[in-house]
Amino acid sequence: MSAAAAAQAPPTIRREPRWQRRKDARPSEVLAAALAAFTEKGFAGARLDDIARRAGVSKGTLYLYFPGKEELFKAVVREGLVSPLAAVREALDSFAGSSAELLRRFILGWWDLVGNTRLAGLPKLMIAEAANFPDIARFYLDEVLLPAHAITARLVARGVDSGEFRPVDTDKTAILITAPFISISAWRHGFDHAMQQEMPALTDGRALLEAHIEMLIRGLAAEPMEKRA
Amino acid sequence: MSAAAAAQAPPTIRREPRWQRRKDARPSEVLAAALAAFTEKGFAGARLDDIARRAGVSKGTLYLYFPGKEELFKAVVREGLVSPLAAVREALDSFAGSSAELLRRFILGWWDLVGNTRLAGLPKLMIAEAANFPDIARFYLDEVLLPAHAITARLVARGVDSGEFRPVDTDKTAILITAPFISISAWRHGFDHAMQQEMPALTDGRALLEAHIEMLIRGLAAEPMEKRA
Amino acid sequence: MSAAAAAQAPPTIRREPRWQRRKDARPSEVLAAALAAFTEKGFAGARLDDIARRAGVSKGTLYLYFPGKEELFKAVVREGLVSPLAAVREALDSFAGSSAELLRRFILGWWDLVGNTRLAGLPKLMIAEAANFPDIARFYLDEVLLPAHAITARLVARGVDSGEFRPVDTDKTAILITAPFISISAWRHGFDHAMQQEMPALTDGRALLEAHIEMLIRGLAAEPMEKRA
Amino acid sequence: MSAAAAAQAPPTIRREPRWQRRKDARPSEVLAAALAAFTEKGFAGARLDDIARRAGVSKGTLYLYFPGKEELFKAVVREGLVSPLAAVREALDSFAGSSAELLRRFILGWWDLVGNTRLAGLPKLMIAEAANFPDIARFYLDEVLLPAHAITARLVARGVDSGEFRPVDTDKTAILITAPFISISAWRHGFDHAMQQEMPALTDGRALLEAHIEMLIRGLAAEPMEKRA
DNA sequence: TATGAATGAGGATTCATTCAT
DNA sequence: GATGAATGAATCCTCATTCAT
Repeated sequence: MSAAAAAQAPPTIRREPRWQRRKDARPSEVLAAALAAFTEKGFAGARLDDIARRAGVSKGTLYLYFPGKEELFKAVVREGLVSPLAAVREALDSFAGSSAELLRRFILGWWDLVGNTRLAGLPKLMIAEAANFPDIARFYLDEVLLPAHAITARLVARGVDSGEFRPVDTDKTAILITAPFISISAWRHGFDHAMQQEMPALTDGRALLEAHIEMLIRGLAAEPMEKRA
Repeated sequence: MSAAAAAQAPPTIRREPRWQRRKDARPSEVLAAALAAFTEKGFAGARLDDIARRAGVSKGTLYLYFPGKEELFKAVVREGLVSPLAAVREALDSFAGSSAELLRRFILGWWDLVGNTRLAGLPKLMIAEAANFPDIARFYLDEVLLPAHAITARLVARGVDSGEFRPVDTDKTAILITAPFISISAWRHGFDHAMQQEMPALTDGRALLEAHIEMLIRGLAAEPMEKRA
Repeated sequence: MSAAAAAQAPPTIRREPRWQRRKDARPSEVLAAALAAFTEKGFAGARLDDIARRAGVSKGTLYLYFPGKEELFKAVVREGLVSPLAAVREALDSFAGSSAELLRRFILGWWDLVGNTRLAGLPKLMIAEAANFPDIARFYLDEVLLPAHAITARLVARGVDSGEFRPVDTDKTAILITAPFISISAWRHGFDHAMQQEMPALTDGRALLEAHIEMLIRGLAAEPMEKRA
Repeated sequence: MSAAAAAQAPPTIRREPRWQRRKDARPSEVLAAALAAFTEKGFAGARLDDIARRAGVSKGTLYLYFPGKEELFKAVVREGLVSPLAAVREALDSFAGSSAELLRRFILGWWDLVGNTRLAGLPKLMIAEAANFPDIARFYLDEVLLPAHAITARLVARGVDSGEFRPVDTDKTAILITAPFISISAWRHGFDHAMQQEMPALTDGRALLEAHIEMLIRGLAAEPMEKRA
């Protein structure tokens, strides 16, 4: 029938207006919708139906862009983590002030760029699904975790080398520095509303991080060492 | 009662031998299986079928012990975290030494009781599923998170009151104290194998926590205050 | 433990007190419980668990008395229909008054003996399940429906023969006489509460039957015939 | 239609041909299958699997059309009884003849539209399941029973007002008028085959209803009143 | 004889995936 | 390329039935 119609038909003008940029624009809308859905509901909980609706496309269209739910998930993580990491690294390398001040900027920078953003949902997502998606976990580890860790460790080493910080294990310290990032990311997604009233300390992420900075600077200070040691 | 009756009786029909442990032992096998399944697959991903098979019982039997999946999960949390928490609280209350030592015991105690255990998968689980299951999130918040936070905050207050710690915000500090617990729990489940080689600092949880303790004690020390303030 | 207790114990007296009459008494309790459950919930909706609890026995015991749910159901219907039919038949046969009065007694008698009783649940039950239980339907038809119909038809015939009623088809008339019995039985079980307010006419079964009698007597009256015909 | 359109049109992309009937035709096949299954097996006993197979669709497709079993059932009732009811109401309102004739048409109309149809299984169904599904019972009461009763009562009131019927209670009379509907619906489903031979009077529903009409008209006639009263 | 813990088949429902248009 | 109707495998849960004690 449609074959017949097509046969008799002069070349119809297919409604392209929207199409030209489809290949680029649509997938990115889908990815945005998927990021939202996955961070809100988790991998299993997110329904392709919802993602399609949010992205303004049909469910079938999803399969034009991605082979399936898993691949879509991986794409979301990959895409979402074209991270500000590089920028951060450069900013840190060119900084000339004290290491304490650098530490402060680093931590508050994370807050402004990630922690206080929708992006903070990604760590939660990775924590939740890493075991189920070894290859994406691998990717996340290589592209995000390890680089971020390296930057932080370098920051610590800088302070130690300059004598500003006491001699600490850079790896362990780096982990301790970023630990609250994870707590904050994790709790703020899922417990947010419930916690508003009952654990207000956690809701104000920035103030919490200020306290964290204070603790770190005191904990890392080189001078008191003489007295204690 | 029936035992007494049985005592005077001719050829008794006893049917308790097996029941006595059924009510206790079998459910605990189910709980163990459920803990494993939930931490491996997440709440939604864990299949009751699997849990039953792992526990060596039939699917229907699960429903003899627990009204449903959610209650089973709650039972796992209760058994795994709520009970230990009470024990911890008592141990802390009766401690007579310095607050620094108390802090050390608290942190390392967590490691021994939870962090180094399968139980460490539960926080990860909650992070992942809290948004999807508000009931469970509420339960976890009320039964685990808030009590644990209260204990930690009390510990901080103890140190501040005795003059051993500088005057800090107890809530924020409590959160900073437990932040690495969450990081450790989160990363060790899902990134474990991948991290073995590349971030060894995190794999040795106990050593990491020792560094954490060191940082905290320095960060909380009262004396340097005089100089700074 | 209990094994040890048993070991030391002299021969216990087994609690027989209730047992001697079990074979008779218990099944009847089960039947009563089952009647209630089936009429309330229907065959599929009634749970053996409930029936056992109501009867004060264990679920397993049910299987000592009846081979299964179906057989229990059949037994309930059979048992419940050791009906007052025979008594009714005799009462009608020995009645000496007018057929109109006899009709009145018959209808109101049904109300007192069945319609206003738990027994009224059985017709509903049969209506619901007759298709699923052909053999019990057969039994119900033979033991209840047909005999009841015969009695009613005989009553009509008596009136026609005496000239008190106009010459009607006794079978059809008998059915019309008993039709409201079924309506009442059916509606009062399941719509009772909902109807209390909105269809009060049906709730007062006796008043409704009085109106029915009035209609029947007028509809069957022999005299007006001459004028109309 | 779409063929014609296609003929004159430049090669349109039509995708209605199939949709047009999908939304209407497919669900109606499902409704037919569901009516059959429900009346045969009861609400609880009907399996969605069967309904789907009978309708020639997959189980999942059922959920495209109806949110679940209960809604499917309600749709069956709506389609089968609610719509016809409206038609009946209109027909009665515009009738100009005698109330006796109107009564006759009403009763025989029920026979043609419902009683002699598969639809007659629905009342039986409701009787059976009302107690288990209060939602559905409520729905049936509101959408079918009460409206049908109101129509019947209005019909009686019409006759009383015109002086054609004696002054009777319209509610009770309405119930008596419809009582045989229920008997017939109930018995014909489940006892049908058994009754063929032994209670032929009931099998010929139309003849039975003729007798019912005769009884009603005599029972309601106004004239004889003078003599009796 | 009586028990009730254990079983597992069966059914409603969800949702990722496919495919005709 | 885009659609969304259709599919059916997968999963939670129920409950009649069994059986060791």
